[in-house]
Amino acid sequence: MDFEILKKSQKSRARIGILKTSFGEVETPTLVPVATQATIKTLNSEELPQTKTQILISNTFHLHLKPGEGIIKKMGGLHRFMNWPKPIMTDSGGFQVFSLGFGRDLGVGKILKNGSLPTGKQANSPKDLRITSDGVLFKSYFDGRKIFLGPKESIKIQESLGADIIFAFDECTSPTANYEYTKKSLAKTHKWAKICLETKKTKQALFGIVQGGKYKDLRQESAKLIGSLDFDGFGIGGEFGDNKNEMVKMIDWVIDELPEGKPRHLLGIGHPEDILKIIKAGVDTFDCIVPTHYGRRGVAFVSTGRLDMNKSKFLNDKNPLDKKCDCFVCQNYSRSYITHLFRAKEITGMKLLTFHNLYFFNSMVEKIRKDIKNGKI
RNA sequence: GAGACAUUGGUGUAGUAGUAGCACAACAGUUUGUGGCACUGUUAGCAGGGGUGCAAUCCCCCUAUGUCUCC
Repeated sequence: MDFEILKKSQKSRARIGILKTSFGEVETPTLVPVATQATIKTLNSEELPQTKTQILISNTFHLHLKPGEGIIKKMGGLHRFMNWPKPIMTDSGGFQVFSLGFGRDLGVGKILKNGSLPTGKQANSPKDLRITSDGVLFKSYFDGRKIFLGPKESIKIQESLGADIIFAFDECTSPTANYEYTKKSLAKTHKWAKICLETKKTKQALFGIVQGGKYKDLRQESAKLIGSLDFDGFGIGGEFGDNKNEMVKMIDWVIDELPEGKPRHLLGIGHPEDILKIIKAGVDTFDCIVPTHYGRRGVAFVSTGRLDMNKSKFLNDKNPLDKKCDCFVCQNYSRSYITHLFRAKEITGMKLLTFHNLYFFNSMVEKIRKDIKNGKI
């Protein structure tokens, strides 16, 4: 993998660039849609380029459980397995340490809502998995089998899967973690980062991940250390504080500590209102489940905000989802029809919204790239 | 014409002489490196009339409606 920066903004840390992989090039900044189980749910690989999607991120933990990396390797690797001849990332499984651990126990996401659980609320260890200094012992959610994932295991699995860009195995900490817990966790993430670098034998690009929670000194310590290692790029992960206003501040803490010439990926962030801010903060790529996950729940993202297509009022609405959108869904289908599909629980409704949402998000980022190029951002 | 049984939110159903529960639907929210087309909350009901009881959705009578059986 090679990364070329085409232009740096004079007005912010934003930049446009090209990620070059053996499966093609990616214009940055870009959204990386989430294909956890080697699919963007409801869409097939031929439809995806029509949403302007350039690159996907799939998941080590979930593909290890099913079908198993051995199967995927035998089938020729992820690209051939899912018939996606463009770049792919794989996440390391580090997020599942949080989402299947404290996140699940406490019912929290990685950004706390104002007035919800305070820091320090979590136990020392999650209920269903054990975090040790070598890795994490998971319990499989479909057959109860014990699954051990550490830095070596994650890298070996990711080598078998064969994505272009792979991530170091980390512990994504919870927004309920206190300073002491976060500091100890960070030491593990840093130790694992070095093991990941030593383990990898392929020429896949390996990205290190900055952690440190909501604590400035830990974030900066992490960015300095991870940034000094021989990674091909960097992820910024973990929790993003007690409300969204803190998120950009936390990106600011770390971004100047990372080598400027290498790509920066923001893990798991990307509501429409976040996108411009994170790109201005210097983020090149970011993955987010929002366009696809919300789409399957009936939420359409449009130029005027969000529409809940489950609402009966849309049954009488002949308009497209978004008059300003030129995706094939907006060219051909009414809000009325899409709402009918959702209320009738027809899977085509989920497909149409997934398609539109990805097109909408990708178009938004495309516009931002243009604005950076023209010096507007 | 006679008899039996039934009637509980919009729908389908529990249940009890003392605060009527559930599911679906409706409505309103939530969802940021995706275990779970999920989660949370709200609205809304004892067919009608009379009687017995401290108290009736429940027991009794009448009416209405429905299902079944008999003539």
